Amino acid sequence: MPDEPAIQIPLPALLRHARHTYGAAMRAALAEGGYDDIPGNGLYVIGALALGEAPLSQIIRELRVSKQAAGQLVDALVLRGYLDRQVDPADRRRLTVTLTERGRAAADIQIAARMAIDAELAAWVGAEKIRHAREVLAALIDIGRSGEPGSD
Amino acid sequence: MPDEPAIQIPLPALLRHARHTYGAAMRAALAEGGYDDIPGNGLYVIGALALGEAPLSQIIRELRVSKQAAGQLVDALVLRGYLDRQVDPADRRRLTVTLTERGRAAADIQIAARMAIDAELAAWVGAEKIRHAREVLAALIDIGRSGEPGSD
DNA sequence: CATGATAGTCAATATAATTGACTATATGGC
DNA sequence: GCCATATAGTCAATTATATTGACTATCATG
Repeated sequence: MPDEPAIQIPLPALLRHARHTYGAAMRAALAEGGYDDIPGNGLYVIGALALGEAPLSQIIRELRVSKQAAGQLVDALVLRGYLDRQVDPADRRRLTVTLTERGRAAADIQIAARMAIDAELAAWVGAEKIRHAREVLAALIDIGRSGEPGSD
Repeated sequence: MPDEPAIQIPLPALLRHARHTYGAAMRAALAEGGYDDIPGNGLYVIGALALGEAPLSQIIRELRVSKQAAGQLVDALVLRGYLDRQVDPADRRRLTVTLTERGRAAADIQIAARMAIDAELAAWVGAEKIRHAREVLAALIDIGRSGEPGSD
């Protein structure tokens, strides 16, 4: 790999590879525990649901995929025992998605793997720079939102 | 009013969404110019080749996909007029991939879109924090490399 | 000049995402 | 209350992308 700091590697490429560090670590930890049947975006969904239940429609928007794709993804995760779906009694169009026990176990492993990376990272560069990085990432996300057709 | 979020959004999620800002902006700019037939990882390949030619094997390693997938991706990009392939005369197993004129034009648009985001970002958070963010991302990438089971 | 490693292809298959057409529920104007 | 419209999600078909396995060609080494 080019260890030349002379030119600046494009930020999108850095983001891509940085994200891979988390993805690979999480997948490895999950596979270790027997959770080796989680499809690509499944990590995102499980990670999001670890913070609490969510309506499918929210998952759709966060993933930025078609609702059909999100539906299929959730189908797969339900089929493999990670998620439950239940109709929201307040609005019976709406599906509320939650983690099963298996899903919770997978989420825990995933979170532990993430926190291990986080800790290693903090030891490497310090908490201050990580805060700055978070700020930069949040700004990027805002920039993306402002330039979107859905922001009206 | 300290607007610190009650919970910290996981870094991988931030990375995902931040990257999307670039991806969406680049795709929009390219589509505007008539370059609307670039497959998913094509942006990465074109962006990488904008810095100079590269052997296919390097693209394979950087993308972290199977060589077949990378081959198909390059196939598609050659077919659509973005890339040229030529056999390396020094090592005739090796394919050197370069941008065509159309590919160069697309790369220029893509880079302009990236730099527009970069500029907006810098105006928003300042150069200092961006340097810190780059440092953090580089550290994450290193962590990923060190935790890898050999280089495939 | 045999052996093994590297670079890439071909064919088949699997996985994932999209589009288009549809059902069911809810909301707001009148 | 009732109709029009919007929202939430499904079903089916297709396209796009990636993977695995088996193979060819070239190169490097002893």
